[in-house]
Amino acid sequence: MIDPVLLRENPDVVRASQAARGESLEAVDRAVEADAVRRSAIAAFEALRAEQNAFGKVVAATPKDEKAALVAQAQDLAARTKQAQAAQVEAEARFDEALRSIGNVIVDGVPTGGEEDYVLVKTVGAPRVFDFEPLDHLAIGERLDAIDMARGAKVSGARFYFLKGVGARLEIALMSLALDKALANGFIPLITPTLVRPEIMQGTGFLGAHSDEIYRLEADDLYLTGTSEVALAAYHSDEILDLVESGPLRYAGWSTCYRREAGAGGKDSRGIIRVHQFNKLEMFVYTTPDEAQAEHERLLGWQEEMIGSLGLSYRVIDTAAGDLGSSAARKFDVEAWIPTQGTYRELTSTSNCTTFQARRLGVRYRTESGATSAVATLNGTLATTRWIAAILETHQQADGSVVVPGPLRSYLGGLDVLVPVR
RNA sequence: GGUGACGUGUCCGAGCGGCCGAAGGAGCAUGUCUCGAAAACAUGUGAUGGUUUGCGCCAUCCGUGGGUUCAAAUCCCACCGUCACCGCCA
Repeated sequence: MIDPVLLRENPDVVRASQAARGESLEAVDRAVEADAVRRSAIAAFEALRAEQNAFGKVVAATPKDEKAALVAQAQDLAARTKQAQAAQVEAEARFDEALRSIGNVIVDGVPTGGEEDYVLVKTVGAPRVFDFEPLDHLAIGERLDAIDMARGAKVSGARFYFLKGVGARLEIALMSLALDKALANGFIPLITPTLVRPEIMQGTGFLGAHSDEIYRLEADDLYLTGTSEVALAAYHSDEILDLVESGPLRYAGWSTCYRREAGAGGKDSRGIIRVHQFNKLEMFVYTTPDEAQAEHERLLGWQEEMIGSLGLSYRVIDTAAGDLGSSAARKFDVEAWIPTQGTYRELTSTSNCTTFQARRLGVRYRTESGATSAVATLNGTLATTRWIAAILETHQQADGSVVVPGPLRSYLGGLDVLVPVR
């Protein structure tokens, strides 16, 4: 939810943001107007209510035998007040709806346009050149007896899989490496619920454009989360945080993630690139709005360090406004080179949601002057199951073995090469 | 799944349908005292929205949402949650 004060005082800033996203400018005008209607409705109701309150005191002070006449008068006033209140509730609802239809105001510098209009921030490391025909990650994984898609399909259907042996160990190693990285940077580990109530899903903004991506448990009216961001964002909902004295709150969420991949059709049907269930270590930060941009750079930095340390070549892109989720004001993706696809694929994503998400969830902090104000929230991936694909493909050898990147070895009991079993 | 008890401010904890944003404690802040601290004493100490140049004023909020009433923290209903016991259980 955008800041209503910004909308009222600087609607042009909001219009410019909507334009960059390729979204409705008319929504801004509607919201501005709804705000005016809302405020006059509030004033009208409150005037009546004040009158009613004052009258109530008179009634209370009147001797019992004289009350009847006054009560008759009060009934009329009560009816009018009730009507004005209904009008106010209606006006609030309209304004709220209009406000929610507007996406977060983008950060200055975010490229205008859609999915294709990203800006390449940098490219790090050259794609590996092979002197043999590289196998794709699933072929490698099968020879290592590390990935079993067939049995995944037998048990659960398409896009499900078993990670087995070194495959299972590799994922745990990756997650543990990421957790240690997070710990070293002051993050608090949090293993989150993966089933959440509807209002939490709504509040975190995931029931909007992506609602058909989400699994829902009808019998219990709960949703399976596609990322621990949902639980992490809602963790401090309706709380007032101390960020000024204690600094930013950084959480490292460890969870399994579930996605329906409804619109994916036949895309990435092979292997573990796009699956219904995977694990992820997610960074999530609550900080002050003026620190948000610097924190965003830090999150990106930690992601790059992780990917770089695993010997992957990658590039960083600054996502265009039209390709941002409604909550994000800016988003950077780090994409790693996938040799058999001849392209870069997203391994991490980090979003600066400024105060948008926090405003909807009621997460505030105490400013130096003692007032309360919406916090800024940021999130970013630090490891996911998908990384295994990039690692296997990048570090494969002609004989089908895979060299384990240095940082992962201690998490694999010193294992430095994964050897094929067939 | 069943039965029972309960949900009030940062915390504990009172609260007759009207004078209750809410007693009393604790905590916290400031001041007096002190060389300094502790103690003691005094004062202050919620959020949201509207309005105002400003001081301020007004409205709303006692788990959530409805209802009854001129008037609800207080009465009624539903839901959510917590605790206890019983049952069941990977």
